[in-house]
Amino acid sequence: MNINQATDYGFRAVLFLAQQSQSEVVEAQIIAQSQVVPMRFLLKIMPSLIKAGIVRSQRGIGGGYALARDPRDISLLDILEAIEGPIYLNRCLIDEDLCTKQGPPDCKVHLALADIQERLNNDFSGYSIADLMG
Amino acid sequence: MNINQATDYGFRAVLFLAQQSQSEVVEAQIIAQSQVVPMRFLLKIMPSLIKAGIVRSQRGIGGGYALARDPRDISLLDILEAIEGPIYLNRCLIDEDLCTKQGPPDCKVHLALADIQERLNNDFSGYSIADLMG
DNA sequence: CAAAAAGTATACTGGAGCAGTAAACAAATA
DNA sequence: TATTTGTTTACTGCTCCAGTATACTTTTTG
Repeated sequence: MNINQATDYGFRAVLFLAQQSQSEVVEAQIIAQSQVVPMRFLLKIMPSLIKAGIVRSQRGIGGGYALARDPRDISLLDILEAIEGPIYLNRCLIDEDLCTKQGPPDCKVHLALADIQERLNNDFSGYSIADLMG
Repeated sequence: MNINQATDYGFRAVLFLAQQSQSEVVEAQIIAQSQVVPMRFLLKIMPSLIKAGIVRSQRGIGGGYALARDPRDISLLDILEAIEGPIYLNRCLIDEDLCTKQGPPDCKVHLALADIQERLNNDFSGYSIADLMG
């Protein structure tokens, strides 16, 4: 029951970009060194953030990464989902056929887990990158 | 980001025991068949629930399992922790030395994750087995 | 006391995901 | 055109997951 390391690195990388002067691209190496993230590993994570529209990139000399939108519009859930996909507390919440009780309303466990999962999603989406910049 | 299958089976097994007549032991095979849990797998899970004081067992002919305490005093968190250990959203919440920022108050990511983790724990402990019996 | 019926403990297995590394590739700039 | 940057794909060692197998202990019953 945890986030994976890539997601943690993603949080820190995006927060770091948010703290740079607006729309200035920062080299991967600068991000990696300042956040103590293995450079190669960071490079593998960034494309997921780009596809999600959270970060933009620039290639070639003087290239790097910058935020693609306002830090107030980037939640921790956005980053988490970009990197490790949506939260599913239990496989029966992905595919109801996997529920031995054929899902709600009979399966009370299913209902409880669905509720907890929704709260968890709300908790992650309740934090924006801007909230962490103070 | 999910509970493991053993924990899900644990939820269902304990709920099933709670629905039996009080303090009557039920064979593992009955539990396994009714909850569609592989018998051998269930047998491996049960000792964790016993060590946590949630379930008691009886060996020999006519043996089986029964609840060890009131369903109102068994939360989903109790079962989850018995089977897969405590929830740690991130490794930096286990050992602050693993936080690249040496933990709070400097590391805002750390603080946010600690808050979300606490809410998640509360959400799981907010459901008792009795709540699921209705 | 012996046999059978339960649960207990330990170890194994195939598969998947995690964390990180490596190498070839593509684009942008000087 | 050479260099610098990011992109893509594949690989590796490791751990955990889900489930299975085997040998063992306890308890009851005949």
